[in-house]
Amino acid sequence: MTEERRFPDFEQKWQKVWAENRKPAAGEPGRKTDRDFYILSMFPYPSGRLHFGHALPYTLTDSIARYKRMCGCNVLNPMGWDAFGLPAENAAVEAVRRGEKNVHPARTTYESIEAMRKQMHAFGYSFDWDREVYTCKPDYYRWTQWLFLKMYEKGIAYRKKARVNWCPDCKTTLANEQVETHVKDGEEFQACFRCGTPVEPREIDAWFLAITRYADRLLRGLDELQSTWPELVTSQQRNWIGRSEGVNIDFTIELRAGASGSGPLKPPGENDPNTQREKLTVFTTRADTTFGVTYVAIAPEHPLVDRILKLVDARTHRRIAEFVKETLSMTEQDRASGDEKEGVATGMFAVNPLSGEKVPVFVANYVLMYGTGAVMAVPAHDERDHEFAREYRLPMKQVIKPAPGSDEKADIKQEAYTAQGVLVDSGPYTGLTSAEAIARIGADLAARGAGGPVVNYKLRDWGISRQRYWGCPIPIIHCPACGVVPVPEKDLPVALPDDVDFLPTGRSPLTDHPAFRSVKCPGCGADARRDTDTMDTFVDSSWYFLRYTDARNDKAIFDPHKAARWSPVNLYVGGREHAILHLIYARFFNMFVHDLGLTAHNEPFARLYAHGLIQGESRRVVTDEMDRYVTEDELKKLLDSGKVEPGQVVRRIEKMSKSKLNGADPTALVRQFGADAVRLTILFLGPAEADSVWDDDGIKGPYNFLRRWHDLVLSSAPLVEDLPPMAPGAAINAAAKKLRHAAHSLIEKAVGEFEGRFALNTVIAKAMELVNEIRAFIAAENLAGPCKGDNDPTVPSRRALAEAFDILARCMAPFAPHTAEECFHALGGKVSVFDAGWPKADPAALVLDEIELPVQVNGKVRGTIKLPSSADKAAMEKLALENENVKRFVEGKAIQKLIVVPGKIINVVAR
RNA sequence: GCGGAGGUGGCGGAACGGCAGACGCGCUGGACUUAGGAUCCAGUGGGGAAACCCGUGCGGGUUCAAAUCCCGCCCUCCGCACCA
Repeated sequence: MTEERRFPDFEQKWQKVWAENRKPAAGEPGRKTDRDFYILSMFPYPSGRLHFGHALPYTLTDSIARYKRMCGCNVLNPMGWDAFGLPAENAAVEAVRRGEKNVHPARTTYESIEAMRKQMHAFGYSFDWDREVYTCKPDYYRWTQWLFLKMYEKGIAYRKKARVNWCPDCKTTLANEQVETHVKDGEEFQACFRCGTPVEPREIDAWFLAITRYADRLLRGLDELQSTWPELVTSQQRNWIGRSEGVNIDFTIELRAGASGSGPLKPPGENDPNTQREKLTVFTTRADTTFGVTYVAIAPEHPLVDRILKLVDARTHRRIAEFVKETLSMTEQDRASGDEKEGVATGMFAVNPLSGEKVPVFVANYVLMYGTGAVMAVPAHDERDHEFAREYRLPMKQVIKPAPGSDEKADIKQEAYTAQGVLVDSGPYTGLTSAEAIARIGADLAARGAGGPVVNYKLRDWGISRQRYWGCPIPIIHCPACGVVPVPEKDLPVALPDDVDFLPTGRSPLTDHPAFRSVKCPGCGADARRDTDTMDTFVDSSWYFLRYTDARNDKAIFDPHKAARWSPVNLYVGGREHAILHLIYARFFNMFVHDLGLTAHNEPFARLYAHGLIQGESRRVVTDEMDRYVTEDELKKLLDSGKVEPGQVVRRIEKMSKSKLNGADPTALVRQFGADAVRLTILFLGPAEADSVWDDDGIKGPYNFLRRWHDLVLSSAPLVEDLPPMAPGAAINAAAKKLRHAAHSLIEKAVGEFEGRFALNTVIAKAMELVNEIRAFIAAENLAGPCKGDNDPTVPSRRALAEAFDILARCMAPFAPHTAEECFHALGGKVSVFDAGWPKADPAALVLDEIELPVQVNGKVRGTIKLPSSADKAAMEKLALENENVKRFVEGKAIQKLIVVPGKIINVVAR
């Protein structure tokens, strides 16, 4: 779309005026009221370029924030930068490798921030820049470190050697949440969420945050959010936390020297002098199947494996050791996605505490270090055990049969019967239902001290150590004498040094910075070393919403009274990709801060709005010579030249990305069409929670609308200048009433959406209708030239027109702030449209004098009738039955029923 | 397999028990123009000359009335997935 006119040319003018007159949110300490509104969009990583992934949420929140301010609310709508992180470091690494000088992640980061802030200004976003935070600045990360120390104090932050996911490309570890399942050539593998490289397991000393201690609270908190957070997010979090209720059962394992896993599995005789008895606890959700146990399987990581290895014969030792080594060379997730269930018999036996039976113990790859890392295997009633038992020809024993009256069949030779039912062959529990048996067995075991009911979670503790440079240093000192020593609070922040060789080696870059690394132990004064890992950047972003409430505080993380003024965030807007990661971490941090007594709320975000993705159409050309993505222009050339047939082009809707050449640049569009047109287009695309596809032509509608509105204002301004008051008793005509109706319904519609589900596309549509109405009205009323004084008969119409323009400008101000301001002033506005306040709908204007009603005969519309909106039922019925077409369809039939829904419809039921 | 979202004109989408397709794009015709890829006006779900008929993934049901509610399927997208 080309455009010769320079429209609009007033956006920068208003941006300047607003910048000078901006009133910041009043964040003084005090109690939060209904008029205080904290709206927040997830802060961006400073990539240097504002894309649609930013423009959509920021446009949405800016519109809502502007609306709320016009309603008289005290609105907090801050912006900041999630500024630590690998992309900047990786870019710097690349630049160094290219031979560039003066390269530093800090530099790229700050340059990116400058560029993006400029782009945000061009959009007219009204953020509270005086509260801007950068997670990479010491005045911010000082408090990230402070939180870490508090967590250390409370035992939430702890250090352990653990098998972690390692990304060989990023050369750092990843949290469980940061590992994704990818598929390539039909093979599933676990990959880094950032770069897609397959991850490897690594044994490493690392810091963990005990988020699992909050598992139950995180889960229960979701109930509170049920109606204000998308189901999509709460259900994913529930799933991720993965609470399961079950029973721990203590088997007794008989550890026997010289045991062999080869040959037939025969339990040792009684009173074997070489036997040590030990507890082997298994976790099960199906305690009702305990009499069906035919073997016990333990995870390769299980602590007993080492004990067993020391006892078994040489051959068994070799087999187990090899098997464990091989299994552990895979990540846990890769092991899970492998289709073969494998295991090795240990030659040891375990005693079932309920049945007294002795069953063999296996090490098996399908058993995870979850629960107790050991399971009782019931092939008859568990698919996995069934598969394993079939593979290794282990016995199966049915102990559950379908409940009486159920038409299910249980053929355990074919497949496991996993449904609940009634117990058989289960000693004293025979005849009980599964549910009864689970409860009874749990209670009995607890009474005997051999286990009992427990709750397990899938959620794991959060590993936060990262072996990279551009992150928040961990405020810990390792002293040869004192061990792990926290940095004293007064020494915070532990500053990240600038002069670091950050080329990745697999070792933390800070390790090779002697001045940083060497330190005296704060406890004993001995030579010690700092922890040289940095924190996962998700730590930085887990509490920034609290810092905004008191962003310039250099004495404390924030003033609890100021936080109380704003917390919780009324509306948090962000992408669905954060459904688990950021949103569970942030909830966890908020709960922790709450426990420190610093905030009143358990949950940080009262309402969550998950916006969709703006995608682009990609064009991929696949021929014998090439297989790659092309731009639209390039494609056109290829097609015109005949080098490519239309059949060789694959068009797909995909997430916008550089490599797919399907991204549109919102800032370029702002330059071409103006910020308001782009803002409107983004919101007009559809409801913001849905994914949508960007099409450059889509800007035409909103752009034309803005231009037509503005043109109309300029050409009509004389019509509504200096209007005298309405003469007493003067009435407005039907057309003017219709216009008022359109204008006041726009107010109603906008309020409904801003206070409801944010389907702002329908508000914009309504505004477009109003512009169309205004145009039609001016034409129909023959209004021309200025008003001719008090006795001009067109005064009522002119007043209605002026009112419509006024309402239009004020209702559109949140969406298209520049155009609204310009139009408002062109029509004589003396203050900013944003100070004019939100218009109030006149209930009288919302009622039409005359309405049209459809009349149905047997559910099909056969005519419409016009009648005064005040008409009573009897009048409606009369008119309906007098309608010629209705008569035609009723003729010869008896009217059985007459349904009259006032204001909606009339249905004549005739047979 | 489990969980979530969705399926409406040529397209984006409205309507969440009451005239299906608001609004916009595109398209068709017209006006103005040296010109139109600008602007304005009119039309635009399909079929039919019309009266009308048919239409919201498919099949049932409830109702005077169903895109909307209920039951049973199909398809698409997203997330999780050996968690015992």
